[in-house]
Amino acid sequence: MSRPSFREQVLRVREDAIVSAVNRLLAEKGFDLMTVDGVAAEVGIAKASLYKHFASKEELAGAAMVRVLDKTLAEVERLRSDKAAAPVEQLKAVTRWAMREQLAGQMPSLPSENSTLRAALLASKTYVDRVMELGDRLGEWITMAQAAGQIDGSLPPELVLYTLYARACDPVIGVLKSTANYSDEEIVELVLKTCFDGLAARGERA
Amino acid sequence: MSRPSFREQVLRVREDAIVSAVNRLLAEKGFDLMTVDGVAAEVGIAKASLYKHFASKEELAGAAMVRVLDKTLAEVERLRSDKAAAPVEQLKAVTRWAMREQLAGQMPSLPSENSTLRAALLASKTYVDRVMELGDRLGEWITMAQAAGQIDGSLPPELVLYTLYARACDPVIGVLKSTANYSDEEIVELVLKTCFDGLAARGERA
DNA sequence: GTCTATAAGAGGATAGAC
DNA sequence: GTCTATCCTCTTATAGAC
Repeated sequence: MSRPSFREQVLRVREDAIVSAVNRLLAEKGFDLMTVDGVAAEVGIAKASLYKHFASKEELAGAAMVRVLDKTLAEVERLRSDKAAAPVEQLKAVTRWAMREQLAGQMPSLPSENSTLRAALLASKTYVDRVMELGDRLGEWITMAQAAGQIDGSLPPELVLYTLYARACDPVIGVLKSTANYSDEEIVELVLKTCFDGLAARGERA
Repeated sequence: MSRPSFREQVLRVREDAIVSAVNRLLAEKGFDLMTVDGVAAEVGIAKASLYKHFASKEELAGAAMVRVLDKTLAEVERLRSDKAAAPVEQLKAVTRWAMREQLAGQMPSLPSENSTLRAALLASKTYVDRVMELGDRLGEWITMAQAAGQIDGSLPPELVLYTLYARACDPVIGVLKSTANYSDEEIVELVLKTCFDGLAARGERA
């Protein structure tokens, strides 16, 4: 309850710099190709010093994921303050946000296959808590949007949730960017449109 | 033009076994986590023998990709024989096929970030040729489907193409499977529905 | 807590006998 | 072309001085 000491503040700043580097490298190369040496080099400290802050590469990734989840939850909270917005618009807004983060090279995407990483993440209470909370928040919007007839009510809510999550690491975004035919905002709107409206033409009938 | 000798046939069979193992491991772990030792072990030969057939790990992956593209092109050709089917149904059919392959652990998905792999693939004429041919075949159906008002004509055809490609490595499929709430066929139809019809409810008006 | 130096091991690729 | 044995680099992680 006492305010943090100077040393603690320095520690915080240092660790924040580390997590930022991890976040960027995770977004750029992914977990497997990211090296601890690379992180140390980007932060500008020795690798051994890194291990004084985080016990393993998996913990580094976990810290970056927690921070990204916190940022996402903050964005969700910000959107929730707009009571007038329809639930489906809230869902679109947070999806836009996630896709912009990916385009900015700020969205780490972890492989779901790597078992050691997965085990480490699931062992982290802070990580699991945030995943659950985000799922709850988005789940509320999804349920409301389905009740209001804005989201297809025949779809399992979990399918809707996972489909939205997947937009944050959609490879289509990177491919479209590499063609250099579209601005970032155009990419966001194109992918968002295919996600919510589908590829099929929307005709006159149901 | 003479028919292959016995030795050549043996070689073919051996290389086919290698590519099968690569294909499976690539689908299971991805390129980065797949090891050449693992491939050798699965085939049941020494690692050095592998290198008599393929010069590098990248070439192994390339061979697997070429084979998968060939299988896809064969499936496309099979579908083309049904002249009565609407183009959009052809696109759905080939997408279903790709998703089933993923569910069966037969769809290798390569990271787009890895530059050495990318360079090796683009240097392979057989690979590039097949990618181009598949793009042409699917592009025809996309254009026809848009002209017929079955696919949203406001979407750039390349966006439609990439969106369909992405279904072959859609992480949503794996997540849904891990929940064990749905059969493989249910997963295929759910993801196909979100892809073509979108998350939003399809109401009465355009 | 930061550093230099190094252990320990995985993994891609090759040498050389057969 | 297949094998065993080995090389060599990269990478995770730690030891130990300051």
